[in-house]
Amino acid sequence: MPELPEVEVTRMGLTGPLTGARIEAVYMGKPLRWPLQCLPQSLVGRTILGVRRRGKYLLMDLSEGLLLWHLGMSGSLRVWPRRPEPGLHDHFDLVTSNGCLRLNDPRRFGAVVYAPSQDSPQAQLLLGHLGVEPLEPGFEPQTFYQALHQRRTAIKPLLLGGAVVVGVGNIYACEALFMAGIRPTLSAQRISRVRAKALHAAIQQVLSRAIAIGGSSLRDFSGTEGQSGYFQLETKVYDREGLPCRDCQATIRRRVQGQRSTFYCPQCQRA
DNA sequence: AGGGTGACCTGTCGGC
DNA sequence: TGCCGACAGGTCACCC
Repeated sequence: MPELPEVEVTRMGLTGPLTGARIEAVYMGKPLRWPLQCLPQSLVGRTILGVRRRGKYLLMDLSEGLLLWHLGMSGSLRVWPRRPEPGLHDHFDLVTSNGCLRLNDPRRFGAVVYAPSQDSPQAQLLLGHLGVEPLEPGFEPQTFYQALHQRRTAIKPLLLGGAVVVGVGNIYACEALFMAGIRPTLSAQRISRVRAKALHAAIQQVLSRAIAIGGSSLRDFSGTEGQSGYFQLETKVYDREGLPCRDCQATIRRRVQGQRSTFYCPQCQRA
């Protein structure tokens, strides 16, 4: 599921209820992608100071240390007034003085990791190599163009990699490339200054729009109150193989790049 | 160093 | 009805 917009929607939903809350208990189910890196009991008594986001990670600052949350492919976080009976795919509960935060994740690619600080090796292992935030001032057209210009890889897998810009996953990479009129297989270094600028704008536009309407709910994702997102209703190419392009009526195609499906319009994306 | 591949895990869907 | 393969929003460790 969760690309930047879904993680950001989740972050916004957690900030109100959890800021200032005190951790009262921790329950862990089946193992997630990485070990917690601390004794669950040691978190009890700490206060949640706030929730930030870095790429697709949620950073929960505690009165001592922080928790890094990742939703993997199928995770979602929800706040319950009281802790419900755990279901089959509920793998982590943080019971606080202001509700129970529960991670539901059928595929268990998600993770909750404790780190003593953001600069610690535990945190840097996960965050250290990440590219710039697409919705912050550090993401600007000129440096984006330069970064693309020195990579030979196809643009689509490069966007997914997160080394240049973070948070753009499979849905939004396909959509942004459509908006910019760029063929997903085009080598990054062959993208012109003008097209790079268009792609830069498209990435910001598609992510902002998705956040505004609650993200994409394909299979598993829902917000912190269980609500659905609506971006999947307005995708131009993602998951639309064989359907007519909404702009030109040409048939949307699917191909595989780096073992991931890429959707594109052969007519609109010629650059 | 960059770029490609396999692995992790579970559920769902389409075809035979 | 049942089985089997393909595929799903991510990312890391490993090869050349």
